[in-house]
Amino acid sequence: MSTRDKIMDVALNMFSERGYEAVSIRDICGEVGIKESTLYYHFKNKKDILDSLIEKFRTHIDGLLAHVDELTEKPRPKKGKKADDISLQMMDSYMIDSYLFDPFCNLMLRLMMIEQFHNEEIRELYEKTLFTDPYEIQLSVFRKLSSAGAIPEKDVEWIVKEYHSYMTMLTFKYLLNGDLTEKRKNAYYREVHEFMTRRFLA
Amino acid sequence: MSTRDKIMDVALNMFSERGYEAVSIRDICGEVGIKESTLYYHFKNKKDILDSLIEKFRTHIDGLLAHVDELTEKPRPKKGKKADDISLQMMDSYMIDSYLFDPFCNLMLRLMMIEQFHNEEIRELYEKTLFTDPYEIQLSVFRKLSSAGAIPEKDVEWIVKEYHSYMTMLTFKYLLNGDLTEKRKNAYYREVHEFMTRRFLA
DNA sequence: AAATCTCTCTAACAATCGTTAGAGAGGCCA
DNA sequence: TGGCCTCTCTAACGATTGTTAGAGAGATTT
Repeated sequence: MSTRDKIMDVALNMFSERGYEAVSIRDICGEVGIKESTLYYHFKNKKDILDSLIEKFRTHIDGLLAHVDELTEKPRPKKGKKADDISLQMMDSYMIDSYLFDPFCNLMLRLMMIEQFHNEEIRELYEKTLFTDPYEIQLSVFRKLSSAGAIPEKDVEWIVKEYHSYMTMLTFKYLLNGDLTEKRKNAYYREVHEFMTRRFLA
Repeated sequence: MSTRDKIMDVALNMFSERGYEAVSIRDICGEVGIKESTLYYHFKNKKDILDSLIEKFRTHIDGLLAHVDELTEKPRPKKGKKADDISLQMMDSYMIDSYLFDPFCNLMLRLMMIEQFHNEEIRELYEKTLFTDPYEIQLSVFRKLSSAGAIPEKDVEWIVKEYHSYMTMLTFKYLLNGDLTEKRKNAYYREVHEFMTRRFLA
């Protein structure tokens, strides 16, 4: 990993735990193992590190969103049970593994959670990433499931709101709360599975 | 308002926006209009301000929880429609006005949201206040509504989870996101009302 | 071989950080 | 009146903050 990447990696870990202002240049350099002036060779100032992280995150989620579009276009092979099909389709498209569980994304969400209250740019990205985008993806997928006859059309709007609120609550409760441990990941998965079977199998 | 109270008030406003470490003693004193040494007459150090805020919040929510117990004990007068009755009872017991909309509580929730990632005491209080306590209150109220015949008993567990996730999502989306404007409050109320009528009137 | 480019270092800068010693002013009790 | 308590002030402390000038080492290009 390049020095620049190391700096961004260490900075993200520290910013997402203690907040941007609470972390000093010397904290970051100490952990990376370089002198302060070396950091200023790679970044023009402290703010530039934060901006670079945000830019990297924007690019990253743009890629994920494009991938979701592609995934939801392709019809999936039919499963034995309707509920399983819906469940898998949603899990895939929400990309839990490559989004909420992904270390870089997870830490960025924590950082945005901390910094949103005094940084309007971060606040907008935070709202888009955690509320707007997921809702639109979920709406799109449920509409396709409805077209395919898996869900009655008149129920789509309510189902997607129900689903969206449940996933959002679980995200804040398990994935943006304290350390991201295996235990919390498992609790998240268990509740998602419980919701899906209750809602679509019963 | 006493100097001590002014300090706590100003500190809470600053901490909840920029985070504890990012706010300096001089920032607080400048806003209050005192010298730094005066602050140290009222608080033994910076951490003591934070601890005092947490202590005040604990006392505050203990009072609210006691009040909820009292409220949910008393049977409410019957309304014309079942849905209205459920709606009002829930709104009352969740105490939106005196909890989520209350300036002190709202700012404390923001502060806990920021500081939870590197302060275990705050993390536990955050989880209790936003997830554990609300869920238990909601469960208790729905059980009483079920006993009174308003809801079939077998549905209680699912309904309370559905309700809880919806309220939690709305809280993060509208009340713990950017400034707490009238617009956001109204959007929150509108969505709560929409949920209640859809879920219990349809 | 000479010059240039890339990267890291030493060493320091003014500004700001949390905190403290000690003086002074006003009210209350002896 | 004299002594004490409450509250605020002036002035400073060493430590840490973000940032910079400039040198040096190694690789690449001329």
